Amino acid sequence: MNHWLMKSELDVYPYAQLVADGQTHWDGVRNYQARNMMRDAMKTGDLVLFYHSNTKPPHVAGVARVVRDGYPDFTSWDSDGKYFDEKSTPENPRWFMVDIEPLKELPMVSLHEMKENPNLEGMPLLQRGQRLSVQPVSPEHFDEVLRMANLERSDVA
DNA sequence: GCCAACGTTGGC
DNA sequence: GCCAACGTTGGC
Repeated sequence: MNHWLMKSELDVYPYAQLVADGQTHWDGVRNYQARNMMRDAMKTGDLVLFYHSNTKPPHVAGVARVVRDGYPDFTSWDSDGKYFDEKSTPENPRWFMVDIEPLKELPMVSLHEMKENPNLEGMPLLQRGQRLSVQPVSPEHFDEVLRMANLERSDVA
């Protein structure tokens, strides 16, 4: 099983909205590295740290689970939608997404706290200049973030 | 294939 | 609002 971190702007799609929706497709990602991870590496059952960006403080807000492997992001075909890409077609899709469901809301784990924690050294989120909206997380770092929320793996999955 | 211009991300 | 980082675009 792999572990991931997905960013969402708090005022665009907060964790509470995922809870309200029950599950969602992670559409609109238009970055090739993030696409490749969703298309090739993210699998049903993988665990996801759900991160709120563009808020004070930025923080991990919950744990989610992948419930559908990567498949074409159909919003890229909608010429009226904001995610339209004329170079993406059903025959030759350019963009991919996964479906996720909420598992457990966490007490806020702030970016600042994470930067202060030596056990998270090397985590991609904490690297200078990183801006990928989908990132891999090692199992050790995943567990450490849970620990910072006073939880352990058996509490979430 | 290079690289300057430009746009976006996202913390601060 | 600023700006560093970095991805994309397009002329050459």
